[in-house]
Amino acid sequence: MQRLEEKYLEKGLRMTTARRAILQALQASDDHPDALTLHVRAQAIDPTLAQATVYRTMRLLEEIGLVEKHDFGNGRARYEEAGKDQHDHLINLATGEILEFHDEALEALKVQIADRLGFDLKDHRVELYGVPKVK
Amino acid sequence: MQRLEEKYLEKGLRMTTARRAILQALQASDDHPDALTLHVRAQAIDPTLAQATVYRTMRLLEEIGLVEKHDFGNGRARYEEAGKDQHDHLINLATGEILEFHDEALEALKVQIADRLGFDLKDHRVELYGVPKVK
DNA sequence: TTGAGAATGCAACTGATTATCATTAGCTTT
DNA sequence: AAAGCTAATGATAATCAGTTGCATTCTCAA
Repeated sequence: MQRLEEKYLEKGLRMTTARRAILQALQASDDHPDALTLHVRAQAIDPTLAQATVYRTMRLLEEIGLVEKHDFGNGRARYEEAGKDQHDHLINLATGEILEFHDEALEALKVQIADRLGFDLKDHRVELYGVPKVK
Repeated sequence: MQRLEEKYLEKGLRMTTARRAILQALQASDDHPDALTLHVRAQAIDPTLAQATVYRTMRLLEEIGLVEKHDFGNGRARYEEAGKDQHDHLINLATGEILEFHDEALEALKVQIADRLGFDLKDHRVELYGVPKVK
């Protein structure tokens, strides 16, 4: 329930009204909101919250590893809580909706390919863009 | 040698000094230049070339399918000649260098995963970020 | 060679994100 | 609980990649 807020406190950082509102808004989101969307949602909790603070806080949260930042190519960065599970994304081109999926074979293949090229895999990005099958 | 320029002409579009310079600069590039880099390179051929024209032309070239636009997450779009071969990218985090690789199993897996989720794969992005193995 | 329409250069303008800075608010110490 | 130090905030200006408006220049077909 309060997982995110607890994790945040464990980092020993100052808890403020603004950050609590953002963390709560983020926790309540099951999609991949961008900074502006998050601003709107968090303002429902703290109406005085400024955009600049959202941007600053998201950067902080990313730095301390609490959130993951994605760029699905629409110009705006999108966020999601980090470490919930390991997954990649499939973007529905017809609706813009983002689906998460996990595939063991794919995970293994990524590591294997990087290794073959002489690299230790540090990060990766797999995004599939598709349209619903008509069948 | 003139492949790109020829392909461009086949599209029946107007050939101008600016576009010729950009196409030549692109052809001579074996990396993944961004618009600003391309501007510098093309200015060596046409010193009066403006940035706006590079942006406009890259958009055009992408639309007609002559170049592929990538976003490796540094804020600037990067370009490469399209259709040379099918490949994905591995970014060397230590140097920023971009390697290209091709893996049949990976290609097949992408299609398979999208299919399993009920989608026809239209596009995809696989980027591996790694550091050289010390071994 | 000429003229219509497309392309260009320049500069102003976006839209997302970051920096500045004066003010406010957490947290620690008394 | 009050005080003080410092980090965080809000408001706004600045930045950065990319786009657009517009007057001028250039392509290319007739």
